Amino acid sequence: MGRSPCCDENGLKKGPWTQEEDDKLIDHIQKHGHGSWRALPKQAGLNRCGKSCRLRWTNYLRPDIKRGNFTEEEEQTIINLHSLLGNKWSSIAGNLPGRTDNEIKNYWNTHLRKKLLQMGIDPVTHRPRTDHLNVLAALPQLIAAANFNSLLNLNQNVQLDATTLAKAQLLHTMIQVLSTNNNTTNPSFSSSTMQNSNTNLFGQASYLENQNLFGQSQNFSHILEDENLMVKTQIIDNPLDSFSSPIQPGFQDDHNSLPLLVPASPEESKETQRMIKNKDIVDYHHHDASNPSSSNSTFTQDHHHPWCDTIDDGASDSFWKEIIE
DNA sequence: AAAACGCTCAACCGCTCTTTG
DNA sequence: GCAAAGAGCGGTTGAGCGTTT
Repeated sequence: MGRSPCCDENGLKKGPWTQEEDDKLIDHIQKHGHGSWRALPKQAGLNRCGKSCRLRWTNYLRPDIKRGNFTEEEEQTIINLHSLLGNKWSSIAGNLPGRTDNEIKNYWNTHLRKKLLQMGIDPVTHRPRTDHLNVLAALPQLIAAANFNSLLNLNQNVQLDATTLAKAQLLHTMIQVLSTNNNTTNPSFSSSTMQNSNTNLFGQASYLENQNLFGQSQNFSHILEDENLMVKTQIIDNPLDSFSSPIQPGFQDDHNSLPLLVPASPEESKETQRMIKNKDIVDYHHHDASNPSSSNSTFTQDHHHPWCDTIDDGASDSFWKEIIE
């Protein structure tokens, strides 16, 4: 089905709504409800197309519209939901009472997107930007993530997995750096670059905190169910795993990559949904299970990765001392 | 003072999805 | 199963306003 013909009709007014038009629309909807939007303009005495009336009502005139600045909590919710759902503005709006999809979309494009960019986070993937960061940029994040262990009072398995993952990623990062940048003249190790890294890193660390990733009280399970993202539901139920999304330093393209915990980008979410629809989610979960470096395998408590064995023994603080030294 | 520039957000466009006959 | 109508969605536009030069 193509475009609705109502907007093609000539002679219908476009552009900003006048107070008189608003009053007519409000009055009519209050008395009769909106019924058929197409029929409404005529009944209400408006020289507008039904679509325009619907938009005006849903985005501006509806009595339950909440106007004014977004709160911190709302911002967090938008960012979190956007990392899960992508540009599904209506789905995001559904979880912010009184806010419209249009308003959220505008707020994202004008404020939140820039905010994330300034923090060194790619607003599309919700991962650290790799275009201007060297590989060491991820280290303090990983350390910070692992150190959250002490802040958590969650079940032991969860702690172990998250800490293990962070350590594994750090270890992997170090190995990568050492193997690919062992030339000390490499700009990646120049003092100036390190300084730049620190600047960006702090921004990224604060992103982690802002995301409430480790104390996330918001439960998005219902949204994910709505979106048929059952795999992610499992992940989100374990708030620790959430950190995998924003801090994945983009190593998954590498043949040595550690497994991703969840599809971190909207594109990957789509792929997950596609797999669910195609009933091959089991394959997704166990994708190339024999190969721990498989970039598509999900990391859950049910799966044991051989590479974990190499670092499980390093759960003590001495592990970090050794690494950092 | 005014031109240029940048930002915000209401509104529109064109597409897809859902419902109906 | 098909086509048409209706509704909804995400992307884009442009007027209005504030700030900078």
